[in-house]
Amino acid sequence: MSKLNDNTLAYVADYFKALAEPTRLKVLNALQDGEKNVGQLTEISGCSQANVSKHLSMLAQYGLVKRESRGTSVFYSIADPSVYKLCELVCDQVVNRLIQEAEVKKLFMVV
Amino acid sequence: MSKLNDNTLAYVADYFKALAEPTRLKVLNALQDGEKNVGQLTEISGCSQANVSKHLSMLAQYGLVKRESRGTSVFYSIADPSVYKLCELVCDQVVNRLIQEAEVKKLFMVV
DNA sequence: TGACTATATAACTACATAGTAATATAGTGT
DNA sequence: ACACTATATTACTATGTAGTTATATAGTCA
Repeated sequence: MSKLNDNTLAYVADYFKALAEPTRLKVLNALQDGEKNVGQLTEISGCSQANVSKHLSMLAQYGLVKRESRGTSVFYSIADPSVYKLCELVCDQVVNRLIQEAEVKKLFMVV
Repeated sequence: MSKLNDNTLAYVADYFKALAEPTRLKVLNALQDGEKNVGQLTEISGCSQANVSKHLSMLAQYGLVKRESRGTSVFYSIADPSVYKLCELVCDQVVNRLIQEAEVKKLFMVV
């Protein structure tokens, strides 16, 4: 990482930016067990179709999902499953932190 | 990851958001070989002191760095080194993608 | 062709934040 | 107390984007 120039750094930041939104994480999560079309993802995410479509095009632009249209549907799938490793790592961090904070809170709430 | 509720999902997204900015990545990178104070990080990042200070407080808020003031200086250090695993994973993805794109470009540019 | 369905896009509002310049705060040494 | 240094904060501008509504585009079938 220390050898990264500013340009590559910007790419990496963009990749993280693609993951920095709850709805997009939900979509990626939904794709974990295989491709889904926009309609399905709209239902799962609970957002409007237009909104999901925008999120999907952003995910595709940053290279996180692949797009394939078949018939009147467009199917999206994970471009590289290693993205889930990222999410797991972050989940661990976040969960650990939430536990820690809960413990700190407990300390101050004793009686 | 599939068991995450919306609240935790938001935390994870926030964690990624902390990483979704080139200057903050640069700062984290600079902290890889140990703690540094704000002045040092200002110089390394090439940003204004105010700007670096804001980025640092964001990183601290999301739990990526620890803050310790000694004398008139404030030293920041990495809260959990596993953040570098994340960066490596993303770097790999990004580099692979750039290589792929370069190859595609080559295909179209053959004489 | 025309009706129907699925997806994408455009125009818009609201909000978050990166960056700047100026100022406030806090610790140190005189 | 005062000057000095390091860091944080405030007020501001500019930009990006999440979400909405309405509309456009494209494929399918009668």
